[in-house]
Amino acid sequence: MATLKDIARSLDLSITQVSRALNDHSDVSEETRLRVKATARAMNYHPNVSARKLVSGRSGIVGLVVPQHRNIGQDGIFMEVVAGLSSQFSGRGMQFVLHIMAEQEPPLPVYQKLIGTALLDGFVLIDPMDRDPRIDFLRRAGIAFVVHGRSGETIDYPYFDIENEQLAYDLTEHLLARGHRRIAFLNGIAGRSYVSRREAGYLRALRAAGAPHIPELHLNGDMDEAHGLTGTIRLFSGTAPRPTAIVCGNVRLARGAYQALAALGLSVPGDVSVVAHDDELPTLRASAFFPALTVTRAPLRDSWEPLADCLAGAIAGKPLAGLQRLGQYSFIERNSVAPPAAA
Amino acid sequence: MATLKDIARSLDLSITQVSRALNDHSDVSEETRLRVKATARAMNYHPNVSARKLVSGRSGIVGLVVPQHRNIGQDGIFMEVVAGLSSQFSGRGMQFVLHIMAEQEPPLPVYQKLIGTALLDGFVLIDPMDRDPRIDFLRRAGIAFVVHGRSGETIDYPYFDIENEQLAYDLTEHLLARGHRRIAFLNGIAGRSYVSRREAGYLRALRAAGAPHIPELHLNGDMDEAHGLTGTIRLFSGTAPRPTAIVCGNVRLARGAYQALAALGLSVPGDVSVVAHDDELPTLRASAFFPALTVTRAPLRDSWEPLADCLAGAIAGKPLAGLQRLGQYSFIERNSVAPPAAA
DNA sequence: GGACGAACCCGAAACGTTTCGGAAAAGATA
DNA sequence: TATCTTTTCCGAAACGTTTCGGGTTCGTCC
Repeated sequence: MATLKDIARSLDLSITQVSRALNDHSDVSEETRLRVKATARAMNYHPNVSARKLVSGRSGIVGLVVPQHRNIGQDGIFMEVVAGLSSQFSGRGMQFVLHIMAEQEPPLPVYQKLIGTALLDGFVLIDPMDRDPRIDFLRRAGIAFVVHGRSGETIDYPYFDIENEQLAYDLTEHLLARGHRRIAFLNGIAGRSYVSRREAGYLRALRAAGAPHIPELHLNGDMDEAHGLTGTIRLFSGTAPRPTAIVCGNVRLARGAYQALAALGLSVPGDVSVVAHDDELPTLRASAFFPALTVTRAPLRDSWEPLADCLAGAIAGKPLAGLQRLGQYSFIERNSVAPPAAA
Repeated sequence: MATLKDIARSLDLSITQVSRALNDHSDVSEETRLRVKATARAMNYHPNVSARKLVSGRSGIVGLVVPQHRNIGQDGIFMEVVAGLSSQFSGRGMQFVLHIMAEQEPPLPVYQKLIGTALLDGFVLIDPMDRDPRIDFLRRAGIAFVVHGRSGETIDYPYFDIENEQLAYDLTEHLLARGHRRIAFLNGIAGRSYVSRREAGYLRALRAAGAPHIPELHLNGDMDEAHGLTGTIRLFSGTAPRPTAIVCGNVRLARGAYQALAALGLSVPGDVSVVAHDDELPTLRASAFFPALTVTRAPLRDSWEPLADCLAGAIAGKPLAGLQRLGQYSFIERNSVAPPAAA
């Protein structure tokens, strides 16, 4: 391994000057800078990360901590996250460390330990809960982080998020505008921050239209096909009034709903209208539904670049203002919505 | 962050002695060792990885480099690898770094660069090709590594592998023993080391039984359901003599084969016998096939522990003999094999 | 009582980098 | 000529750890 010393010796310069040349400091002549960079490349020099971290506090390594979930990797979503973030950071010359916790391990000590070893520059936090304790913890620890989503009262940290409240409002409002009043919502697992935001948007739309809020029509659970199916069956087999439309938290839930409705002998959109939010996960396409699914669309894969940007910015000490970003979503109308059948 | 200096000061000891106490060196009294360890825990001390790496060359970080494959994460297999290795290394107090390369990026410079930054203690190599250049490269670089599989002439490196040659022999031989002569093999992508080993076992079994080798019956390709289906269709629609039995490289291929056979109006095992190797991937169970699938069984998930063991051993400088391990497989006879129908 | 060994301990150097404080040389200003 | 700037450079310290080569006690053995 070539070191600064080797370069310095071969150019008859001091180690200091070589370091400054490589890091584009001001007080090194243009000529020296070029000579240094040329020989560094020639000698195949790569700065020793440990040495750099020791003195400057920067290693260029960021981490993601996730629990070993039972269905981790069942759906391709986690892979999407890992591959997306990893390649984004690689592209910035940074390293991405994945740390998988044991199933029921409490997360805070894990972060504590990782911070203790002074290896990482920062963390990416995904799947924040309402008032997520990790956020307070990392803030207190004084280490950089970025959240995929928002959580808590005071949002004084870097994040990338989409307007979950608004998109749930839009989906619900779209149905209300066509005359639906009994609108079900197949939402995600309660406690997740984005799930609560979406619930809020759903309720706001109902309230604005003066439609009744029927608690039995709001279901929380895994966002997979199985729960879309069982949830829909439940919606139509209970004592509560049957919905005429369903808002689904993602396309997988919608797929389950379609199957359940088919099994129940109900047609889409003739008997029941269905809308969903579409993360554009690779395995399932909303446009390939029959009838094609009306959605709000915000590809998950568009998250990794801003997340990496924000974390890199936070580590570099940039001001917070530029590190809080919102992704756009679009409303795509297809063929899964019609006015409610005359009761 | 508490450092050695803090502990030393609070116990009125030298930094040296504290370091030796924590690392269980010989010349520190039992009493001191306990006192030191107690206060280290109390002060929430974690050794600074960078400092340690700088002087001792050990960071406790290992890496896995994978190309951003088009269907990465489609099947759960990659996630299985990442989660398995990550939790194994976490359990050993080590860190696991995942580095995803761009699709067509040449791998050697990536390893070069990672080695150059002197951060990692070693690598896990998966999916080795025949005569994989990465092995030579890492060997020459003098960095520790472990291979999931074996490749090349001289196997003088740590590995964990299963007897791919023998299991392909066993599967083929099982069919030959029941009278089959025209046996097809749906194998993986050519060039992969384990694919070549299995091909060798298949050919050895044919040769030993004096059965003809019909090149058209040996198919290479992706090991997924789609290729199982199209491959099987091809086997039965060409000009070559039709097989009476199929050996599948994994259960996914077998699933595709079952579907194709059903579509062709052929029954298993009445018209065609099917056997496969079963990695026990989480999504698909060989026992749930109808008829239940006869397999050689070697759960992929049993690989991560020995792989981590071997790499940790290699880093610790243990002798090679204990770092070359073979996994066992078992032969599980179910209902997918019968004698060939009288032609 | 001197030599020896065992048990326990410590100072200092080293790893490769960044950065602080200053210094030399050259040109500009007085 | 003396002083001040600007440009370009350098020595030395620091980060937190491991490890080398010692050192000091204390008891034991001749």
